[in-house]
Amino acid sequence: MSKELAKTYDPKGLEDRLYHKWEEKGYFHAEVDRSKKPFTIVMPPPNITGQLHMGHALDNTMQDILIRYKRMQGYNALWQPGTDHASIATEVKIIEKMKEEGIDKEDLGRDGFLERAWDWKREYGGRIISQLKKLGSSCDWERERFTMDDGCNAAVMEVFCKMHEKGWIYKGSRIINWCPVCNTSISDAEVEYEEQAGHFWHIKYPVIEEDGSVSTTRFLEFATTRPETMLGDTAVAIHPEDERYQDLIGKEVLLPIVNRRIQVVADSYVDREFGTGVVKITPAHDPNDFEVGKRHGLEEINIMNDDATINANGGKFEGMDRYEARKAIVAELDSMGLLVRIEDYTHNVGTHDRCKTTIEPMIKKQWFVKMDELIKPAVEAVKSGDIKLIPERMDKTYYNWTDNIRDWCISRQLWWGHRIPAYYCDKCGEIVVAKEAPTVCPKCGDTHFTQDPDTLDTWFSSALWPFSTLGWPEKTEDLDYFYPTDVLVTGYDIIFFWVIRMIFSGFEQMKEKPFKTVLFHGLVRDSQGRKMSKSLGNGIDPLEIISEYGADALRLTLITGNAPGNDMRFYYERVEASRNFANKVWNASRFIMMNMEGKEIPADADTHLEPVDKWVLSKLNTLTKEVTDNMDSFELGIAVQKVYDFIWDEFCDWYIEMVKPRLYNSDNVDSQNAALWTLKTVLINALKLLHPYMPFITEEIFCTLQSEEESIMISDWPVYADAWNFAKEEREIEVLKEAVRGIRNVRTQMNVAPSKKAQVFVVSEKDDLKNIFEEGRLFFASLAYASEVTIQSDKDGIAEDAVSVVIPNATLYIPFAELVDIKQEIERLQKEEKRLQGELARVNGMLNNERFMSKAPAEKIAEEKEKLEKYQQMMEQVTNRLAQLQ
RNA sequence: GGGAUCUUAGCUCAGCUGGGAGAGCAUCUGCCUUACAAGCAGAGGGUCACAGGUUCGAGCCCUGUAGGUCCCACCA
Repeated sequence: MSKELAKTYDPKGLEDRLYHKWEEKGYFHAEVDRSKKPFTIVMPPPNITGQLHMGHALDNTMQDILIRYKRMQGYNALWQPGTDHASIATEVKIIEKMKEEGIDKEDLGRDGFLERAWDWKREYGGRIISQLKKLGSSCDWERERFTMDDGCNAAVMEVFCKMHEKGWIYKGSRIINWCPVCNTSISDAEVEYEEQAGHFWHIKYPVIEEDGSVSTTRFLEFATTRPETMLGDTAVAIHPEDERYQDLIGKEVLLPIVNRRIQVVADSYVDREFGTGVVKITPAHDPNDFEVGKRHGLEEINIMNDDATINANGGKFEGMDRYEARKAIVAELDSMGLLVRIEDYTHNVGTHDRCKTTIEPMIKKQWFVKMDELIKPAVEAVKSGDIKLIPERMDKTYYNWTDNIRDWCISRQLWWGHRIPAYYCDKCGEIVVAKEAPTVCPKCGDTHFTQDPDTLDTWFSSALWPFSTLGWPEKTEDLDYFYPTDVLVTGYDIIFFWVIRMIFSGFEQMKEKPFKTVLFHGLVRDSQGRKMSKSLGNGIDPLEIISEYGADALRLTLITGNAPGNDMRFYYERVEASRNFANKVWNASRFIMMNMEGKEIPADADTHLEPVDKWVLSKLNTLTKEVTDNMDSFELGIAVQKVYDFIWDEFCDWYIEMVKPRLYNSDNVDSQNAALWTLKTVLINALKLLHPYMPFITEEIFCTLQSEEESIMISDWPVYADAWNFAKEEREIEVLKEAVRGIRNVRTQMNVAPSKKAQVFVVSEKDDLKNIFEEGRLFFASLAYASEVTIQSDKDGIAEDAVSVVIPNATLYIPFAELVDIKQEIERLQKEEKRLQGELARVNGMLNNERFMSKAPAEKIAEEKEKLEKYQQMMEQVTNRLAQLQ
């Protein structure tokens, strides 16, 4: 690139060019290197059906920041990428697409369907990867993995077989969540409760008398939200200590319509206070009833088909949809006089998180993972701090889940996914679980087997992601070196789905945690705080933002002002602000390069540093330390805010303005070189600190600035240097800044045009203070719009009506040619007097408080004493000046 | 029902272990000062939800109240 930089920063073209360069140079690639410490992040694998959205953008920006930071610090940084097969999400999409072509799943058969699925993967699986690249993600693409590739598949088979052998994976008949639309079981985590307006149907069942006849006077009344399930009722329950129904325990009631006699059982599950204190029990279609049924040995009558229509057990209602049946049953009960009343009732209904269909609890034979033992080390790891969750409050959410964990239903009636390695002997039905299909039945010797048709929950394979991607179950060097990984960055919304499952899987398979820290982020919402969603159409496409404002601007926007685990709102105004900052950096760099043009900075330039140079170096030094500390504690938003403030305020608005006179004056070459050296040094270091956040612009400038360096991304992260700690100069320059601010302030108040220069007198009795102004005379004059700066010990030769500005130990006088309104000047000084009075009252209040003096730390007391002195001194000057004028 | 979290400038949000309230945007004033008008200089604006408490000192810690958001549970 030529030294001629465009006047405004234009990320177009530049970003792709730099990204290709990084990829070609292999900077993203990490190999085992025992001479370096590893730093590893595994990327949460995006779904192959996915398109980059703001959540991905935030997630990956955070990971990229951490990985770039650590890489610059000299770690062997590996960011392991890949994609997820996303069984149900993908299968649903493929079916939808097939529907458009008028084909359905069964037409194709399993193999035909899978062929299509793999085609889909090949066609769309890479899309999200190329989108991640647009963001600047420095992942090791040579290591890209897929949850259904051979290695991951081997890992899944290994875990399934091992755990089955151990007895921790079992097949059992249990009540599970069934989605009648997707036609599959789902896990508890996939059920989303939704508040719905429904009804409470109050119904009564007649009691069976001693003699076996149906009572016409005695009924048990109860209420239900799902009358249709009565077809499967096998009991009615009451609380064991409920006086109202004591005599009925063990008796029977008549289940109307079905005309089945069912018993009255006593179970403490029933809440006496709620409703009539009577509950109908449908063990086959309600998880609580299922438990009650188990306790009392009740019959389980499944009344529904997989599509939630009533089956043969429903008698005349067979074939009806569950909602049609509900209507019909209510009508019939009504006609029988058994419907007491209907009440409006809002309640929570479990729905499938994918398709929002109301789930139907059903008893089915499914595969489960036994959780009680598995979860123990996962709980312990967080309790002991072996794994740290950020923010800390996520611990509670975590325990909330682990404390109430139930066995994990892992079988899905889907085709796209890892097929369960269980084989059934065609002859005797014996189950053989093995990685390879068995040849001979161990029980009957038959040689014909049928594999279980089900596949595994998609999270089963992602739970293994931190080690399966590093080669497990093989014992690889990668695994030995990079595992456990360092940080997992993800949204708090998948803590149950994924984070916990990775943790217990890591401990079980690797005997070691999968990562040391989990850094959670929140959701990116729209400007009104709503979740971005397809149905609302309020989603903002990160790729559009990138093409309009640049990836750096997007990244900065997503990180600034955001704390871990907190949701954020996305505003175009904020992207513009970020873009403006990029432009600021660009122009400051352009200015520096213009001034370096044709000049050779001598190697010893830094031996001629002036106080301002030391001041800015010292500021940079502090910044370096703070930013590093913040990043180490994952406070990315705070860190980048500090870099932003330093670059814009201190460096651009102050330092660059301060050195301009030196740059434009070639008489003092040493001074000029010292300024150039400082400008360049500070810029380079600031760019480095900014690089993890804004990789493209920093790279472009870095490389232009010093053509021999090949990339900022492999340069060294700045470190705090004692040699750059200039406390004295920092204090001195702050004095000058305060003086400049004071003068600018009065000039604005008095409406003096900036073009109109005026003489400035600095009056002080302190030599060191006069010296500060002497040394900074050149830039002070320029910043304070002074035609001339005169430094003296007394007021000799200063016009009576000069405007004055008080700073500690000095008063500045600006005589304007025009008549100054003395009254206005007095008012201004009185205002200052009042302010100082307030300050003095506060400081004195503290220092005169005995308890403060005895209990506050000495440091704090000294600090306040220093302030007292300063304010007293300033007050004295203000009083004197007022006395003169009045 | 249990839990988490928020309530800070007009808006959106930072504010680390308690030690004089910050940013961006918006508003007002003045500037095209040869890096940048996507800019520069200045200004206004907040009893940090409310009520108590701990403390020399509270936006920050504790208790309670009100309102919002979210997660979990699911009383049928």
